[in-house]
Amino acid sequence: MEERYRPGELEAKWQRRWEEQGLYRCAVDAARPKFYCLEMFPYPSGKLHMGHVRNYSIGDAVARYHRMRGFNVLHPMGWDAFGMPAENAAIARGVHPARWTWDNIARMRSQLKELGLSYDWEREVATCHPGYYRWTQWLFVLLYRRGLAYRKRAAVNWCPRCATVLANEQAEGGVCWRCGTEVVQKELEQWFFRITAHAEALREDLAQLSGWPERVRTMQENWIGRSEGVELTFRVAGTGEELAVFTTRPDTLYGVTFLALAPEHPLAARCAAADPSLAAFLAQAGGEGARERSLDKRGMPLGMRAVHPVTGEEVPLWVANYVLTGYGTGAVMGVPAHDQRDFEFARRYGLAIREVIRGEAPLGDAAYTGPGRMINSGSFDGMPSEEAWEAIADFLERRGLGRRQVQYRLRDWLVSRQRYWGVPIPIVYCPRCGTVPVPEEALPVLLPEEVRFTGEGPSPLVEAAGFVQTTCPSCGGPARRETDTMDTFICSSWYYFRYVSPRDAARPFDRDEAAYWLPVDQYIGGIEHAVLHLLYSRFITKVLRDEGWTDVAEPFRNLLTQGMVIKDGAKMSKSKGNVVSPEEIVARHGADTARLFILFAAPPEKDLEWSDRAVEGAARFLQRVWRLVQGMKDQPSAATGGEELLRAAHRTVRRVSEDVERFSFNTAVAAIMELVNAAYAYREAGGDRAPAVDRSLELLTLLLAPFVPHLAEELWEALGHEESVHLAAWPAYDPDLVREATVEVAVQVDGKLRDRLQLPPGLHTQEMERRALASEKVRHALGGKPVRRVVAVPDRLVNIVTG
RNA sequence: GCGGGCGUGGCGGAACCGGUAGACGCGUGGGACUUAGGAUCCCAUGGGUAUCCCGUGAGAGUUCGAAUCUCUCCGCCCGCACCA
Repeated sequence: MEERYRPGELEAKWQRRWEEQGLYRCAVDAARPKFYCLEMFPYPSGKLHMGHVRNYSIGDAVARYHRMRGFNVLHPMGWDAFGMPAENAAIARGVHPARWTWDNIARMRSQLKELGLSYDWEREVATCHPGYYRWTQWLFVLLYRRGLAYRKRAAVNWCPRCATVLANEQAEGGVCWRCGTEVVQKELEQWFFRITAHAEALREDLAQLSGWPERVRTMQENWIGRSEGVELTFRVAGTGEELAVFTTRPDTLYGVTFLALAPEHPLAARCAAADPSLAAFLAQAGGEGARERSLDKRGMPLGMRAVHPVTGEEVPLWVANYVLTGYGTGAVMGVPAHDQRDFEFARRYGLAIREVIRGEAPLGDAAYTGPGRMINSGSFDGMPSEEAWEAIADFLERRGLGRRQVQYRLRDWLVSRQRYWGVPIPIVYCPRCGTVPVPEEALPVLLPEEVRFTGEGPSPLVEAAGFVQTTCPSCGGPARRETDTMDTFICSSWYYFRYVSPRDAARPFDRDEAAYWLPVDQYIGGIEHAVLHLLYSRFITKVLRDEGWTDVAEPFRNLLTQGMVIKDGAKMSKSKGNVVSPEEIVARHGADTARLFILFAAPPEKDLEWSDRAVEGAARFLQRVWRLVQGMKDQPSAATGGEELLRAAHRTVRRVSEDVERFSFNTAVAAIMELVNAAYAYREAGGDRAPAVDRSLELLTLLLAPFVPHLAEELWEALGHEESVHLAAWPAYDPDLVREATVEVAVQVDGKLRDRLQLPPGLHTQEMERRALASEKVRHALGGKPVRRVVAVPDRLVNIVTG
């Protein structure tokens, strides 16, 4: 017998063998059901953290379980390898981003391999590899040809710290998603993806995603932000110029006392030409970040008036910092009585407030936004406001003054970045032909390696003359390359397709392979991508579907969002100094212990509190399992005995199977611990080795396989098996063996527990009642009181209710 | 402010459909083995004025029966926050 469980040697041994045997390689097999198990690929920062370990331990348990269940499992891993940290390292330390990134990948790959995760490493992809980004460029050109990639000048989010623009999703709450710096608005010409073209489908298809957490679906729904309203036209008094506004409250039309324009509105700019103080206001308000703007509502009159389309009344035109450009028409009706923002603005500047919907009480010290009865609204007076909504919309449409419209909060995806370490946008500007996409056969547009990193001025690509100067793919004349690179979220928006045929040099991915493997059956990652990566991926999938590359409308059928790893009440982070390094834990206790602890300590979707003590407990448990199996396997075997233990093992098979199906790994592990305790109790009571005991130990080992793959493999071998435990079938339980000989039935008197009876299962309720009433303790508790009623739940309890 | 989630022993957490609250682990106490042990094994471990009573943030309600359902309140966490 092997003396002691030594995870270090044992884990290295099995990792080597698995790799030699190609145990986790997979290929299309139409005869077997497939299971695509995917965890969000990491950014190669160079160091694995506990969040990764958690993410990948969960994914590996899911993958291994399904493999044993007979599924053909695709379980790949790769690198989201473009992005700013590499470039910052180049600036700070003079290391080339490519070198830095590839070194980090090498380091993290070996850290991942030490965890013994069942990846098909032959499918590894890195988004910074030309063999990958060539197809990211192809994707860009595809979108361009479909009219979904376009360039426009617009007010965009600019992060001064990162020195680049950001998409809306990446500037939530007015701060940069990466560094937390407050973003400012800048007017720049940039590339966009027309994600809004799919706004309705992205919203509607959320309903199909029953395998996603409600929370994530709600976040996406809010982000897309569909609203129904009316776009109507006012005319500027005197000039007759048209001014469109969008409102979701046509029922408040008669309450308009002013119109408010965004600072970026063209009409405001024109007025400013003759008004320096207005110009100053616009310049200031326009540059404000979202956070500053939210501080208070400010504005200026434009000195013009607009004509109310229905009443003919003239109302003043204002510019207001709370009106957003880029949503609706950038101009709104000011209805102070029924919109809180307009109310505050009107109060501040002394504008009229006209009540047109009467709720329970007359207008008080705030806007009334609820329903009510129409007043001060001409022929609509007296109508319920919900009815008036439709009536006024109809009226405006009939008179040609407005049209019903659906608006989305979602904006187009700003995809260009003024950075070096990213995918070059495959576009050439030709003085004769204009904007020309690089043809597919000329891809990839390689990212030049010989560039200078100063950390100042524009992106190094701008100064790379050999890169910028090119010839036009269309006319052959001299032309200039686009020097912006792509948002790295484009790289990660299609990687799950690339895994199906990662080395295909002729196409982004093989359609047949994709038809077999997609969609991803289980996707696992952090909640932080609820509206970023997960929304972009859904969009790109729809584009590929429209282009005929796939039939799936949604890439991720089921989504599990795992919680954070916490220590001392805070997320593990360098700045907090509460980081526990996975490398250290693996070196001290082994990967199996680390994985077991992580799965056992908390349900996957909840935050996990790190505890060194509990890690030791996990290590102790594995030692205990080791001693149990190693200590029994060579004993002489009796002919019979251990039948109760085998029954317990079958019950454990049932529990673990059910728990794993619902991702309740912590209770699955607890059930296995109980089985081990039962085995110890059996041995303590003098039980010998016997066929039933051997089978129990086998079942135990099979149940452990998804969680602690190395130890399970070693024990499986010790139990005399030649083929890997990971190729074994997940055990089925025998229904006869899991049936209990007796069940414990609780007996209550007036809802209070008074006795517990051991009864044969399946007893009739009358018989249960009879036996409950016969109980000494029950009679004592009743104390002669009359029984009014008896409630009996088969195999569970009897409740005796007294008068 | 709006939307969502969560409050269970000293700690992490169980209790899946309204049916025996506290599985499993950590910690703690005790015992065994031992030259010794921080190794290992076993036992105990919600609280109390203990044949009984109280206990799932607080209070009410529904029910034979509530951690679980409903309402009010308190606390914590997350998301959104001028989208007209």
